Formats: sequence, C-alpha cells, structure tokens
Amino acid sequence: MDRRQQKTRAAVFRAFSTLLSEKSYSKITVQEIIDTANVGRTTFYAHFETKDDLLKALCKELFDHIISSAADCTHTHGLYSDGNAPESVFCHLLQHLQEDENNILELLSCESSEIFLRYFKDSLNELIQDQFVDQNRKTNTGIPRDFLVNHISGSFVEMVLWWIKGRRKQAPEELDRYFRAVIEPIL
Amino acid sequence: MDRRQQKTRAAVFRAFSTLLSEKSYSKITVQEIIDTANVGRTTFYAHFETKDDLLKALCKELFDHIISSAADCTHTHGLYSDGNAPESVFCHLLQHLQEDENNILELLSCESSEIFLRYFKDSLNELIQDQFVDQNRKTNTGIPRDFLVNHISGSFVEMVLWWIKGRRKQAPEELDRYFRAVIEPIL
DNA sequence: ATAAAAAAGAACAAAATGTTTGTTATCGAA
DNA sequence: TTCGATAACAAACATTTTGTTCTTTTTTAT
Repeated sequence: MDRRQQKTRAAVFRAFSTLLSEKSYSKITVQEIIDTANVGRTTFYAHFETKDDLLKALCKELFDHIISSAADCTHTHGLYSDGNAPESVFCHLLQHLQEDENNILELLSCESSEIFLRYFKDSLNELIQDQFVDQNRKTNTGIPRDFLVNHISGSFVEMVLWWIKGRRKQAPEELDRYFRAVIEPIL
Repeated sequence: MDRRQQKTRAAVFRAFSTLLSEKSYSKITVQEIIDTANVGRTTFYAHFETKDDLLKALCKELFDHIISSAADCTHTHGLYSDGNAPESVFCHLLQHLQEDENNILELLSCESSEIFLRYFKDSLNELIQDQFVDQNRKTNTGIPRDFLVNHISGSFVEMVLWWIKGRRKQAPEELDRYFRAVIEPIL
C-alpha cells in the first residue's frame, strides 16, 4: 500500500482513538476527526465511507492479528489441554493485551467500549468454536455445545472488561487462574 | 405526571424503538424520531436534551422495573439458594423477559444491542453484588468475590444474547438449567 | 371557568455531512 | 532522474441536522 495512504490511515486511527478516550462515539463528528488527524475532508471520505465504517476498520485493525496470534496458539496446544501450562490461549491473549502494542486497552476502557467488546467477543467465539469442533468434545450433561462456546467467550470478554475497569491490578497469569477456576469445572 | 407528557414520552420511545429495529443507533437522527413519533421538534427537546439522553431514559424505563422485580425475588429466597426450585432469580428474569411487556427483546436483538446489554449487565451486577454481601459468602479458592459477581452477571447477559440470537428456541426453565450447570460448580 | 402547562408550528443560525472541482505534492517504477 | 499515476489538499457547494426562540393553540387539573 502507498506510504501516503498508510500515513493518513494511521493519523485518522490515532485521532479517532484519542477522541474516543475523551467523549462517546456518538458525540464525535467527522469534522473533529479530520481536524485532529489534520487531514483534508476529501481524504477522509476517500478512505472511509462513514464514521461507522471507520469504526469497523479500526476494530479489524486492532483485533485481527491478536486473534490470529491466539489461533496459532490453539493449533500447537489446545485451549487449556496441556494441564496448567502457562501456554493456555487465554493467558496468551491476556499477555498480548497487556503488552498493548496499539492502544487496545485504552479503547476497551473508553466510554463506548461496548462496541469494541462486541467485536472482540465475536472473533473469540469463532476461535473457540473451531477448537470445540476439532476436539469433538461431548456434552455429557445435555448442555448444547454452542451454549458452552458462547459461555466461554462471553465470560472471557466480561472478565477482560472487569480487569480493565479495576485498573488491571492482576497479572495475566493470576487472571488466567481465576478463569480456569470458573471454566474448567464445566469442560 | 401530565397525561400529555406521558403520551409524547411514550410516542417518542415507541418511535425510537421502531427505528432501532431498522437501523443502527448512530444513523438515527432526531429528525426521524420526531417525524415517526409525530411530535414537534420543540416538544422533543423539552423532554430530552440529546439523542443520548433519550437512550438512557429508555434504558432506565425498560430495565428498572424488571430489575426491581428480580430484587424482590432475591429478598424472599436467595439467588439459587432454594435448591432447584423454579423461583431462582435467573429463571424469574428470563420469564419476565419472555413475556416481553415492552419490547425489550426487540431492542436486545437490534443492531445496537450492545448499548442496552451493557445497561442490563450493570443493573444485574448490582443486584448480585448485594446478594453476595448479604450471604457473606466466602471464596475458599482465593478468587475475589468481585470477580465471581462479575462472572455471573456477565455470563447471564451473554446467555440472554445467545438465546435471542438463536431465536429463543429454549424455554426459560431449560435455559435456567444450562445456567445452573455452568454457575453452580463455582458457588 | 380559568389559570397553568404542554404541544405545535414556523423560522432561525450554526454546525455537520457528503460531494465536486482544480491544484499541488508524493510515490513507485522504468 | 524522469515521468505517469495517484494521493492529498483546499475551497466551495448544496443539503441535512441540530438546537433554540418565538408565537399560537390545545389540553389539563382544579
């Protein structure tokens, strides 16, 4: 991709992120975004159709590689299959989040975090779904597999939100222990 | 409250709900709302400061009494304390939702459901928090009580969303059984 | 019946949206 | 280095949306 495009794209993303940490998504205008990013109006619309479109693009940018990194993790060892090894997918994800290469955590703690959270969960859900199909787990209790997958991805995302709101006092490894405690009994 | 105020308030809420089932929150304009509700522009702004304000008001309107009804439920018997009696709070909540006095479920299945979901979870969280404090539960495993409360409310809300997206094939009682299966092991 | 309160309607400035046009700067490849 | 392609820019634009202000009409509670 053209260097110029990369530059403006990054500038818009950065501006948007900054604004999101200041005010709610619905109150942010395209005008503010282009002012903050210091790009022309035409340029913005050449890259994104609408503000919603920009939001989706940012979600994709932020979560796609963290998820694919986690996917690699599940391919070598399963979700939690290797006993209590620190290489569980969930621990991996949490560590990845804490490193905060971009400002994912800032976005997940902003006023409009629900939007990003939802995207995150949907991605995670697919990941776990695949894992469950691979291992051909049986639900001995008559609980639908689908339900369990949703329960795990949902719980994880809600945990992350709890973690962030509580100012991330726990280390990823400790959080992983909590998660294990509430999830393993049902696997 | 004045009958006229009630009428316009209801009309605006209804219009807003209708629009939410058609398009995303961010694409809805005040203009559309007042057109659909058939109220004057001045009238709208006399009731609500902004579109966001309207959203909050609708959330409050919809969830507050369903939550307080659930709160009554926890005061007579606990969360799940009476063994497998159908009077568990969660079953109560699900039944309440299914009856769908207003159109809560329609809103929870709309494109912008995250917003309502978040409000729902926060309310639920308080409810469970109180219950946990009352019963003075001990966390024998070193898992913070706070974490468990969040896990329960989070899981519940994610379950509801799963239920709705799957077109509500299960009866509340069956869903309650699922939820029991994933939550009771950790209580 | 009457005073108070609420809704409607019209009209308004200010701001935001999305598009068009022509110009300038930058890129990547020859 | 040159050159064609492409991206960014600036300015201007019609259109829509926003939020407010006024007056007039209707409805309410007592």
